[in-house]
Amino acid sequence: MNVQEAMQRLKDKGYKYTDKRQDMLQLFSDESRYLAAKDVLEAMQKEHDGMSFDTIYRNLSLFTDLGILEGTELNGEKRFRFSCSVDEHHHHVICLDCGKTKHIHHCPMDDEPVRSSGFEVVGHKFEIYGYCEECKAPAAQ
Amino acid sequence: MNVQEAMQRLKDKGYKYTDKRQDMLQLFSDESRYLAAKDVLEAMQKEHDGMSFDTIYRNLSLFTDLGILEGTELNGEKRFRFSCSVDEHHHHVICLDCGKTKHIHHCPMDDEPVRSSGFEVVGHKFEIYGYCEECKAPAAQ
DNA sequence: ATAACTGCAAAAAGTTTGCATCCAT
DNA sequence: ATGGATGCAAACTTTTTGCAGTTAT
Repeated sequence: MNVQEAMQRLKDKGYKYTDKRQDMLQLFSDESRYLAAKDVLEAMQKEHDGMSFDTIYRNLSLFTDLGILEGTELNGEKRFRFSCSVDEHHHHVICLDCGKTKHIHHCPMDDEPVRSSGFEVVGHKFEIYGYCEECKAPAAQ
Repeated sequence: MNVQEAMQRLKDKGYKYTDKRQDMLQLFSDESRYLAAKDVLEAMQKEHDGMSFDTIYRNLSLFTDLGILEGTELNGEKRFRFSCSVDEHHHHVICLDCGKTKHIHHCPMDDEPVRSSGFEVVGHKFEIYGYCEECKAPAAQ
């Protein structure tokens, strides 16, 4: 997923392509990591003066519905990143400090114990939390 | 983990063993599934009249700190169940309807891609969401 | 022109906290 | 008696929503 594709998807669905949406998409493109709503607001307010949480949340929600962003939840707050799950099934190692991710190309979902659990599986989360090499030393939790 | 063990752990640490705590522990023992704070409050108010969220939250937090309960987060709300991770490392299939769980005895954490990610790993979440056999038919999302 | 977008203000849901009182030890 | 436990009320955080005005198509 990139800004071009995202823009096209918005247009195709009849949604408008505003400056703020473009800048939000560009932000997620530049920062390929999980951002919280407040991170997005902070970054956006540098360019757009009256920028409010409402718009951030509404667009995060729209983008997620359209498959442009993918979300997760950490410590009670939702975080989003440019969608990359579409390309190939994988999971993330996520830095608890900056939200940076690395991919894990292994899916434990195919295993026998899962299939035989009797549950109708609708989703799953395989996420590993830690500190990336940059955040390891200084922050260390 | 069971009510006896939990009680002992409280005493060892100098915490008091109150009726409400006993009943909370008993609830988690009876219902071996993930409960939200509001589930606990609802159940507790049948026995204890003025029972408030404050006490529920304070005790959920204390029990978790002491390793009596383990928590997860689903749709923006925290859920807890009697701790079972201590016995042996495993993960859960969780029913999105009732919170019932089944264990998955497979840990994808040992895999090479994880070890070589360069992250200092401090935790992970491998959870599978779905509907258990009882909740499958009636609710179906 | 019109349907979507936005900011404002208010509300909502879940959780936490200060304080005075109460109770287990 | 003493320090932990509790209820009350209020605050807090994150997210959502109604409304009226604005903007992209």
